[in-house]
Amino acid sequence: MSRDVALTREEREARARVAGLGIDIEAFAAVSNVFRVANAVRNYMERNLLAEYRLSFSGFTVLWVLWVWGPKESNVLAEESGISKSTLTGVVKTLERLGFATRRPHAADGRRVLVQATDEGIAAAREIFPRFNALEGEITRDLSTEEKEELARALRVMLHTVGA
Amino acid sequence: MSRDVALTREEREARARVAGLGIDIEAFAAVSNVFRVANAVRNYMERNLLAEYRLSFSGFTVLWVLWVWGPKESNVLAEESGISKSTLTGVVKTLERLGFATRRPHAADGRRVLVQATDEGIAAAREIFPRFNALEGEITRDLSTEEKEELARALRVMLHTVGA
DNA sequence: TTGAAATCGTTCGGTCCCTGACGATAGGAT
DNA sequence: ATCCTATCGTCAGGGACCGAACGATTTCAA
Repeated sequence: MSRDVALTREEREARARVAGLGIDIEAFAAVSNVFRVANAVRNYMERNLLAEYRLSFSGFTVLWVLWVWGPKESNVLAEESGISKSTLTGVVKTLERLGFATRRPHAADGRRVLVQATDEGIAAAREIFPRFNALEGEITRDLSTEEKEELARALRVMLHTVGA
Repeated sequence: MSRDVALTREEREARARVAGLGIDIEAFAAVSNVFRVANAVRNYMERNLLAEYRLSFSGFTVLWVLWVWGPKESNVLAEESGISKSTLTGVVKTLERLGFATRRPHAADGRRVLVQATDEGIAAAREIFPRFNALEGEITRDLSTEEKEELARALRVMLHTVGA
């Protein structure tokens, strides 16, 4: 079942160096490749799609959350976007500058702020997301449907283990 | 074979919202989970291990490269570490401040700089890496050896496709 | 009712990270 | 010998990113 895919040069060399140190090679390979792919794909998306809209990866993530779930308290928005509250403050500022989002005080609770996508923000998200997904398709084109599902499933297991 | 792992709440809700938009769900699930895991694990490592040495994730990556491959030109070091040349300048500065690395002019070429781990840097790397690997093992403990290999293989295929 | 504790979003200080521009050095061509 | 071009590492500028500290507001208990 397992098709033959060569280790990357980095992997081959790294393995040679840590041989005999009692290292868990399978865990090492799995985790380090997650980082490699995340990095590569993030850069790929920013360069080939997001730059066109002057959006960072995080900016797009936040906009996507806003589009899909509607207005959100900063609190929750940060959590859903996988960044800290303080980072979100900056990202939302950028989104405001781009005209993609606005801030609105909470009606009942003076401490809270509701962040909301503008019409332009919605339009941008609606335009970007299918293109983003098309690139996701390209990036995974050499994996079968079943392999993609297995990949997602394995990652979900790790997510569960690490408690995220 | 495929054990039952529930979709995350985010995944369930997101799918509901994009249903009927002609979205490639498998590619979406695979790629977005790569980001989720990378983020979660990065934070996990920084908090539970790297902070103890005042190292960022990138700082550790660079130190690891230096440990495994020996002195490197900035050029190559940046490439191997997955960051840009200019970012490397900053990271190496931090490493120098921590006493983990030094800069040395190239004997023959006045433009080049050789970056090298100090003895303390080597000692730190030697101490950190097995602990790092142990955490990698914990994070993937609910995956069988075969599943870890399949995961790494699928990621390698993506890496190849995206040309990294 | 009023004071203490919890919670909210922001700010601050520091690092990371990128692109683009730069000065310095190297190497090839005439 | 001297340009022209390529390549090197660094800096500047701007955004992303975090934890900690902060003021404002709310909530709860006495």
